[in-house]
Amino acid sequence: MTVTQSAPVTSGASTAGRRPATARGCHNPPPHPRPTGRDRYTISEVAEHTGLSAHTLRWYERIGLMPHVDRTHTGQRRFSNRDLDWLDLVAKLRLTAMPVADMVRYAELVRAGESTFAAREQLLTAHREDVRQRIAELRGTLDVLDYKIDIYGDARRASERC
Amino acid sequence: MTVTQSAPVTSGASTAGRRPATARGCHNPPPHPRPTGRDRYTISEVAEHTGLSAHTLRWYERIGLMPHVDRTHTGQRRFSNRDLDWLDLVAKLRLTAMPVADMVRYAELVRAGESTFAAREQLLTAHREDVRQRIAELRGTLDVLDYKIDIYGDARRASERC
DNA sequence: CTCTTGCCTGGAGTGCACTCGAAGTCTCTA
DNA sequence: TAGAGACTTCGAGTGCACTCCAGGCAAGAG
Repeated sequence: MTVTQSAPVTSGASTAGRRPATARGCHNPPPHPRPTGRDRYTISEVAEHTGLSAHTLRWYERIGLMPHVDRTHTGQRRFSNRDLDWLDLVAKLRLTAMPVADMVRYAELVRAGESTFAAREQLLTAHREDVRQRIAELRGTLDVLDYKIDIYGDARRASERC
Repeated sequence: MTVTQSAPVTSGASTAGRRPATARGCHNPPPHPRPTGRDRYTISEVAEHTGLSAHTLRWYERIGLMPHVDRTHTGQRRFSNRDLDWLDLVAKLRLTAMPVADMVRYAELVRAGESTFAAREQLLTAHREDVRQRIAELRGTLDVLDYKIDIYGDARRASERC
């Protein structure tokens, strides 16, 4: 299993969003205070760190969305910093509603080594186009929302006046 | 009890899956060449017009996402231009991955009359915030994609040179 | 040694947003 | 008047992305 890790995701901020139970508050806590000097994390540590459940992390591995995670001699998972980097990328892609199947495809390409650079580039480029278009759509909807909110606001203010 | 995930993810995928005909091309054709001078459309006309299936249109009505659609004396639906307007709005909101339940709530408010203006404004304002945040997230991901695509592009060009 | 905690697996269940099927009715054209 | 095709309802099925459960193993605390 070669080390052909995908390009590193060093841009280390703002993975925080969208977790179910926690972090419904307004302030953004530090996204991932990854303890320095460590390289082996239990599944629950990773769960806490990423906001994914342990179930989901196992499921990711099962469907091929995670590279092989290291194990202890008793079979427990020990995630590396590299694994966390990968999960950060997955989180980003998930935010863009990339289908899991596509992410799995990308993961396969990464596992397959350097010969797939072109294919990976192509996959990401196509997805980037999708994201751009999505942003445009969202902007369009924003206009509609602005318009309607204005109308309701006007009506409310008018009724407050009389 | 299902507010667990704020779910930007799922419906985006299904949205991408459907909508094959429209908006997949590069130019935006006039969104709905609604024939002028008419105000009664069969379900299949509306299906064609909106890109939704007839099944979905009936389902919308069943769950309260459509106002009462007019019927012929034999019980067949005849959609009005007003209905089409409503469906256009629903389509916009759907693009933003607003949960159907929220849209139904909005539809109920609309049905309830003018007394709900404030509530509607509030609902839309909250959703607008969501959309803005989503756009920001997408931008963040776009940066990551740019970064990675650059790396792959560099690698490819380098290997082409030697 | 027992208890608790954390982790393991495979498989079943959940929620959402459709999507389809069956069986029957109605409308339109020839 | 016959046949094609569009429409009706209700209920079941589908695909996705988790989410949970049962049953079991391993290690540390008391």
